[in-house]
Amino acid sequence: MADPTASGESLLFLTDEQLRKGIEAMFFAYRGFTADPDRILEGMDYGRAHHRAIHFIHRSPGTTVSNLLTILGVTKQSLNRVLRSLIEDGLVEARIGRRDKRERHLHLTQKGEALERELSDAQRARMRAAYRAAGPQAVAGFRQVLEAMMDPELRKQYQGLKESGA
Amino acid sequence: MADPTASGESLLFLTDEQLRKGIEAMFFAYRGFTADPDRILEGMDYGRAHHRAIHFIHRSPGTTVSNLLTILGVTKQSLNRVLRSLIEDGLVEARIGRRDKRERHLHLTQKGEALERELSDAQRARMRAAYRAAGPQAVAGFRQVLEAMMDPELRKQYQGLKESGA
DNA sequence: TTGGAAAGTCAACAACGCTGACATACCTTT
DNA sequence: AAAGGTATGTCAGCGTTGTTGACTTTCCAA
Repeated sequence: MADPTASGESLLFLTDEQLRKGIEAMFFAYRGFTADPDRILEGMDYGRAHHRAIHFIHRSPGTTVSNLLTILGVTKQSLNRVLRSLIEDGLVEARIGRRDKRERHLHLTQKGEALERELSDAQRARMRAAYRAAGPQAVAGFRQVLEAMMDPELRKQYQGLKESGA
Repeated sequence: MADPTASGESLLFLTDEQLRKGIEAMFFAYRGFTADPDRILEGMDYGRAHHRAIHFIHRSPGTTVSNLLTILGVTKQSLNRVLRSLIEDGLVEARIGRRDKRERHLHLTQKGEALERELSDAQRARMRAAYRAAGPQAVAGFRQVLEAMMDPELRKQYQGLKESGA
């Protein structure tokens, strides 16, 4: 396993022990990452699935159900249940497509935008604190590793979103 | 909180847009992070909860159910269901405590160790590839940001595990 | 006009959270 | 030693959100 030609430094990161620590860091950090929105949503009839739908509808207003399915990676039956409750409660509006009337273009209502803001404010606050504590260089590394960890198709989704936002 | 002495660079990272990208990076990366073990476990009667139990029992052999509860952050009833199936299937052995007969000390059997290895090999392979692609400096930043993102109590758990492994 | 894509419904099921009720073991107090 | 409270773990049942399968309706395009 030891490669005498490589700089010791770079190989040190690839011990099973280092990798295990990275795995556990992902596990614990993701718990923190979702903790604040989870707290806000508990008590409402909503959960993480609703949060995700709200996030990506806010992110790409007018997106179709199909688009959302691709991004979220769930079945339409599962997403449909979530969307139905959001629409019934007046957080999301589904507009029938002009060109293609089969499509439903999804938008947040004012009420939906309000909840989105509450959720993302909480999540951004934690992210901001973590970024500040770690510093700019750490943030760049954080993003690099996360991107490398994605499945190639998911990475395209992510990068597509990244650009469409600019 | 604005610190006029900080370099402009560090503040640039704190735009809502940057934070949103970080949030979505966590979302997509976590999907990748769990994808390989999920694939291995589908078809067995097991899921992510079983994976987590197996991971931490392997990590700390002889740990009690209570310890595991604290680390995993679920109810004992939920964990119990998972442990019961693992014990029935001969992957985990629960030994009654000597001093305190209420306690169950958990160990992986050979069969359990085999599955643990299969799962963690897959997860480590992805982690290793991501680490290699991003480089040592990025990895350090990755770990710093993740650690800063944890809840304080979870961070203690994480750090405790880190040390006990050394 | 026929074929297929998009959207949605209904039904059933699995994984994994949760609460409540309970049994057993231990410890402290009397 | 007996009594009561705390800690540990088990069993039963429920809710959310994921899954598959079968089906209908609507519409565009060949």
